[in-house]
Amino acid sequence: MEPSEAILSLDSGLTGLPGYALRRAANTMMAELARRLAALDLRISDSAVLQVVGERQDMTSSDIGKVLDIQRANMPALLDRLEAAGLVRREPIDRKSQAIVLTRRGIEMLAEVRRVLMAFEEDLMARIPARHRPHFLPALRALMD
Amino acid sequence: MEPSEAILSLDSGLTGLPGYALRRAANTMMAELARRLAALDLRISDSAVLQVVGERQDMTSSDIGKVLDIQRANMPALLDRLEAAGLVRREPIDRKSQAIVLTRRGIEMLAEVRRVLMAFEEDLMARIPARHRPHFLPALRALMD
DNA sequence: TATTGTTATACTCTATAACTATA
DNA sequence: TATAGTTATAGAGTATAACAATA
Repeated sequence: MEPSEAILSLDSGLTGLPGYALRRAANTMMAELARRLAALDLRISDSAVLQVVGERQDMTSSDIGKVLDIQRANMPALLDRLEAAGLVRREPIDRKSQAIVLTRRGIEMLAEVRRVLMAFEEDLMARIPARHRPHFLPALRALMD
Repeated sequence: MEPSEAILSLDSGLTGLPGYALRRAANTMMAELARRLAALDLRISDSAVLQVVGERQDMTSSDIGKVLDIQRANMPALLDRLEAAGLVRREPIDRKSQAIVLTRRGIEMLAEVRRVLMAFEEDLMARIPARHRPHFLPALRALMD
């Protein structure tokens, strides 16, 4: 059989479609972020929760879900793991609601997360040619809900 | 308890991060695309395979995976479903490889898929303010490997 | 020796329905 | 009556390891 070089263009009409490119770009970059966060034994969604809880210590599980666009029903498992890792604590507000607060280890971890996140965001933007850079975030924000 | 209005900003520092916005935008738009393709009883990955096979009828399963960045190991299940739906057929090339080709129903379905895809891509771009639009695809392509 | 197709398996994220208890 | 937290469950995409057969 022939050598595989140049037989396959590795490109396709799909690459010219913004929607398809959006999916591929997100997959590529999220795989990279996941790799970096794995060093902290965290998932991407974990890091998002930590960031949000770090900003506002009085948020309930439902609140966090609304901010991050995570279904209420998917929060318990997420929080259970963060709690098991000693990063957050559930504190009763009343007999119905509970605030999610960072533990001391959670605060320390958040500092690490921020370092990883900021480095990641910088590296991401660095890959985009300068002239396109200022337009990227505004375009994305127009698409997310 | 207080009314929930205005207590929760629904925004957060995360929204200012391109990486996070990329994830959210992709999730939002892919959910929308999935909804539209469900009308054809297809998944997003199905539609991508049909598009690629429609461009090049001599591709093997491995080739398709390379073009679409899908692991070789994930192709059989995908192709099994497309074959079960009567959309593609596996045709032996030699005793090791097989070409994935569209059936007549596959060709018809691809026409439908293209209509859905094009409408989706148009609607996506329409959501982005005009001045940011020309920069979107180039930025994404810089991120996808 | 490298590649093809495949099986098995697991992880992450997301989604829906439904239940209990409380505001 | 609406909301908070939860459980159970499922779907979709992705990933790795391993194997047999063939190029």
